[in-house]
Amino acid sequence: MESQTTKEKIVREALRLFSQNGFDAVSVEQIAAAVGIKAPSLYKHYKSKWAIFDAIFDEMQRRYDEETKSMNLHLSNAATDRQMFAEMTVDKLVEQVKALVSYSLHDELVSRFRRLMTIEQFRSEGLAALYTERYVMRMLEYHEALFRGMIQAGVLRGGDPRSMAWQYVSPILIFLSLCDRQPEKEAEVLDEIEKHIRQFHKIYKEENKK
Amino acid sequence: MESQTTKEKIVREALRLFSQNGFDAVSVEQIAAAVGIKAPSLYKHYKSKWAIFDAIFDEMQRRYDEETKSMNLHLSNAATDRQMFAEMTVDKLVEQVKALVSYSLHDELVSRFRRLMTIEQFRSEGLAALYTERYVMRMLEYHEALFRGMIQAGVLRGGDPRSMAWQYVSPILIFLSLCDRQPEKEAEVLDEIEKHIRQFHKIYKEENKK
DNA sequence: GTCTATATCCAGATAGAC
DNA sequence: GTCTATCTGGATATAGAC
Repeated sequence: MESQTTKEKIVREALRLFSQNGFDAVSVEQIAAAVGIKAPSLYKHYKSKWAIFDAIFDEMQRRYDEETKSMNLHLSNAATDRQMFAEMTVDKLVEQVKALVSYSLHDELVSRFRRLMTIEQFRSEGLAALYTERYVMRMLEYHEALFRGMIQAGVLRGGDPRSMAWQYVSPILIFLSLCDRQPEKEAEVLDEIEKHIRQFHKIYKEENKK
Repeated sequence: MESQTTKEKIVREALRLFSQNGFDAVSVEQIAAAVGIKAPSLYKHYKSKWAIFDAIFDEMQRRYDEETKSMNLHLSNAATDRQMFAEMTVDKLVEQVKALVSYSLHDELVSRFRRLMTIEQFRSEGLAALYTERYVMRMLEYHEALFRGMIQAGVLRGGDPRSMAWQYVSPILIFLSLCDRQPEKEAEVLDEIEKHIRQFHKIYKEENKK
């Protein structure tokens, strides 16, 4: 792991600070101090405070595109491999969600950026659309495709995969936002989420068909 | 309808402005201009900008307490009147949600205050707890009690009422936050929500018991 | 690329006349 | 209760030496 350049440190520390109280509440001097330089030095790396904000978004967009690529790869592989859907048990779903939630909550950049987006989402229509795309629609559509495959594979009983995806995904999203706000509740609500997934699976698994 | 005092107008306009980009992005001069006075005059009504912020919360707390009182009244009446649970059909649920969502989205104070809370929720543990209580737990617990009553009345099949409440309530909360961000999507997502409720009811109604 | 010194601006808030 | 004039502090950003 090579060490960070000053330019990278600025983005990292700015994200950390912005994700607490938002863009306006943080001064360039605070960012510079966190990096270990004086405010004017910072302007050799970025031409304005807003340029730092933009750089955060550029960096997170790069990561997002990578993840999306591998997610699409995963699903389209699964689509040609019915066996993968057939083997998607409730334990695998629980495991998948725990991995996702754990990553989302504890990855420094991911969780801080989500908080920043939550704070700044109303500033422009572009930010609003970005939020919906990244934190709602992507997860919804991924699970819609997953459940459609599971229905076709005979693992889940028939139904509207989109409504099923809403019912499955929404509690997880609410859980994430709850932990962003109150990290001390993580264990408590994680327990509720496992119950949710098992309840969801119990309700929709093929054996319960009427 | 009596006209507003200047003091009330300040709270109202401050909430409108704060709910766009947050507390820091709004100047006292902007608030004063919206009210139709100069900034220094405003200090005859509130001793600081933060005092205006606090006044918003006091006013909304008052309304919240009133609503909670009538909600509790409603539920405890229902508890002694099994008939009310028995008559809770899917159409009544749809109607109830449409009324709630419509009110939450279009009531000026309610929707603006929710946006403000969304922006400012990370500023203190108190605000975080307030957000969770008002926008998550109250609705969850109300529906948990509702579903428990419906199960006992034989309208819904047995199951964990809390998990059921999470599955029912979360998509509605996600929908609200989506419309706060992108009001133009209201019709589109309202449609998904009705599908969600009908799907939920179909899955849980007593006749589908295996 | 970092620093000190500084320009410039605008915010929150006060004083005091009317 | 409203105004004009003003204070004071802190913010973004620049100039220019090292």
